[in-house]
Amino acid sequence: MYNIHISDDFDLKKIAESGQCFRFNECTPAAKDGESFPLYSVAAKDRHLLIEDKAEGNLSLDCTQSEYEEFWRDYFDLDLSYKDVRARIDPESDPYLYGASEFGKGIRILRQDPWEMLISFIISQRKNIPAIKASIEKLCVKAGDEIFEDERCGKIYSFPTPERLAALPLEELTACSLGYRDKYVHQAALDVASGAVDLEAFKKLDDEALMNELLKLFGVGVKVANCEILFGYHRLNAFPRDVWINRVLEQHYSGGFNFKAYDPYNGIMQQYLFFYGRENA
DNA sequence: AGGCAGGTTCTTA
DNA sequence: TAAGAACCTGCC
Repeated sequence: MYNIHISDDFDLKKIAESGQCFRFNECTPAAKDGESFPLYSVAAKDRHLLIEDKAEGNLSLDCTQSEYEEFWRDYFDLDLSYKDVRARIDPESDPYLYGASEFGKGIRILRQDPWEMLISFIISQRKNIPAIKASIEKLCVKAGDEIFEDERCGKIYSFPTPERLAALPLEELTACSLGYRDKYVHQAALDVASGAVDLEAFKKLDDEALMNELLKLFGVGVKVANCEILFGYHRLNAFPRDVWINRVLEQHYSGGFNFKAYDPYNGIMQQYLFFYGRENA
């Protein structure tokens, strides 16, 4: 058990619902204790963390201080002040974004694993968030290892490695409700497991080259590639355009969104716009 | 019961 | 090169 205090923007509920992560959930409170604090379960690759949100930035983590320093601090991107990034938004020149950022205050862009994000966003196409989560959970149960168990959040499995996923026959993937995306996931797993695609080496590429490499993957188009760049490679200027963002841009930015003003953090602005647009639909 | 959901690929002009 | 159709599945 390790307690921390965070003074920067940090809202677990909003992060969990922001659509960037699919194995980050609020635990259903145990029937008995009614007065306990909200509890969140976070699974990332082969790690798991329980977080008790004691309000006012006080958090209780079920890990050691060294695990926090070595992994979770970075995972939550705590070296960047999102408050400072928000301060760039001028309410006068962009009142809509300002409103969205006030509404989404507390969202952060997690530093997630490129492999897990690639598969997650390939699956995400034409699916809603509950359906994405259900498919990923089935994949983890089928090809991951049990890494944690607790009565409050159930059994938690690691995300399948490329090798384990590549070893699954197509029918096993289909059984995870992947639909027509089953062959995309299968091919991506084969590509990465074989070494034909080296996601680790992609970190050295510049944004444009990274995009080009990702677009070569079967089942990866511009939108999924941008999600991978933003969430898997943590390049905060990437700006994925999905139906929600397009709606917002059409309705509120006919004159064009001012990307220059927010460089290199346009991806964070995208998160505010997405969260705001979706919650108010 | 038909339409649609955080797109992409395949097919046609 | 650029529209339009097809695609799995689950949930209105």
